[in-house]
Amino acid sequence: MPTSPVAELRAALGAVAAEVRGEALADAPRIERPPKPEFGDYSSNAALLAAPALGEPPRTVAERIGGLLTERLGEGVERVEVAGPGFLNLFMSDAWCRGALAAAMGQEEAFGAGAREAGESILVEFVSANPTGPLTVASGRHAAYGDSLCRILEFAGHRVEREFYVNDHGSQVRLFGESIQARARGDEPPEGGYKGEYVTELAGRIDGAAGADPDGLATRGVELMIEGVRGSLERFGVRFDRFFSERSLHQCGALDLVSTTLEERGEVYEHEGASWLRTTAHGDDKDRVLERSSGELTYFASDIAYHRDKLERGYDRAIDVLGADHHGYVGRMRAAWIALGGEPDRLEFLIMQLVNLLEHGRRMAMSKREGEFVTLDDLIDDIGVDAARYFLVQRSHDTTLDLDLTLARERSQDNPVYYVQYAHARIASILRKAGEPAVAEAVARDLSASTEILHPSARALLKRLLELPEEVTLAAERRAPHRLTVYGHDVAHDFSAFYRDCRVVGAAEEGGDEGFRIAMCVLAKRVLARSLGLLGVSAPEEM
RNA sequence: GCGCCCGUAGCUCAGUGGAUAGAGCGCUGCCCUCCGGAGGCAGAAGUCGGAGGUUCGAAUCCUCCCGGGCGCGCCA
Repeated sequence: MPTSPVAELRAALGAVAAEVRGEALADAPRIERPPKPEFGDYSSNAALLAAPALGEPPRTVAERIGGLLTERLGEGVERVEVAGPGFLNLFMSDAWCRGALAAAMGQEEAFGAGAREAGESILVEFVSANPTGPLTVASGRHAAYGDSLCRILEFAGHRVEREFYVNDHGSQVRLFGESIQARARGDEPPEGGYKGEYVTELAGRIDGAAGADPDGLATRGVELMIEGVRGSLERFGVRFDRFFSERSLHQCGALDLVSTTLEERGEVYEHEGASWLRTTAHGDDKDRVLERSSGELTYFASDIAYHRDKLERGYDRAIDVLGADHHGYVGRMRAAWIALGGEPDRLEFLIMQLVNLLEHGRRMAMSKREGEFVTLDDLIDDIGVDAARYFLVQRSHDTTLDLDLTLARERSQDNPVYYVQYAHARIASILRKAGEPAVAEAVARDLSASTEILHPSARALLKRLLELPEEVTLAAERRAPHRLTVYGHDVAHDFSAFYRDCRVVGAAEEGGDEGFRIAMCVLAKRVLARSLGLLGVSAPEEM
């Protein structure tokens, strides 16, 4: 397993704290960046955690832990101070920093990656937009979020499959077919039908549409829409492993099977001519209809069949990324999952909040059926893939996102994504200037043997770069890709300070070790490229 | 009425138990003999929606209240 210098430090601290405590701490001690440079390179709450059980003042415990830690780390640590209520502040030596850089460099592209042995197999279902229109910006947020999450989970060591559920069955699809037919005949779409211009365009692309029946048109229309959706997603850098058709579930009898299974399990009852699933037995607030009194199956029934399929495929975990307007659906779906024999913890719902598009500070209406929407393609045309992806994952998924198009256009120069990309391009430029042989030599040599005295800016940058493994872990665990936009920005900022204070090419002129500084640049470049890559944003060599 | 999400600087938002709460944009003022100025530095700007509680310690956890968004169908 790739380990990191910070992880080793944490392990050492944990061992020492356990020794003082007499047994392992209930909570692993934290290693954090202290708020101020006077507090050292790292600080830990280990003594605060151990003190209550020992019945001793935290500062006394801290002194003992500090003493043992100093012994254990030897020349790695310059000094350990006890501060405040009992924090341990660690001041690392230059030797430790050099060793840490060497260790991180040695991991090459695997730096920051999680252990595959501990990984899970995870199915992530996201976007799953109705195939009755092009992808909107809201779907774009789902795509950007879901895909980044998958990239992060994969890098963190999990095996991930991306799946798009296609609602190609039911009344909406029929209505779609009727709308296409109407347009083909030069009529208005039926009441509640699809009025977007793309429907007319679609009608023109289907031969003999005016004379065709609505069901056939719906099938063909959905095919063409999915083709378009795939194209938009491809352009956006998002590729699915599978487009799962709802209709295929109906065709292979999966719905009958699931009904039978649930009946056999005693989860279903008849009431007023309909059949109901007793979801209240598994935490839902009311029971739900599976088969209407008309004999028609509900959408919910399809979804249960779909989730049964997921369950049987045997993933360790299934994640459903849903829109905010579907949150009411979580309770019943989880209940159905349990009714099918699934473990509740293995089905996870992530609710995406809405995207408000602002144009000139005004909120834009977005209704697919009325045809008033901005498509993902429009957005990409407008601000580009990189900016679009970055903007759409910049905020936590559970908060409403305001995206002001006017602002995104006008301020494209001040766009934070350019700031991070610029830092990457600038490093590439420095490395070009240094020359390939010098870079190759710096990467190959034993950096821990360098005599470089680290400038505070270099030290700050190095510590930031060493945070990557922890950031990846947290982003994966918390399903929080947006953390990496913050992290990438921090790296770019710290690199700027390093660049200002430490000459790389020609470092010898100011008494520095050029090779060591080149290695710092290489690691910074890798970390930036990794952070951007996990967000699906490009890391350009020049801009 | 019930459920889910949100409320942090003028604006958009980071920060899921630690020290004096941060960033971007906007605002004020500086810095190009220098490896890329798409940059850097400094400053102004906060009752972390409110009130209780838990804790050595709360923006963070619990309870209640207020404000905003989204749901609550034999629709999908």
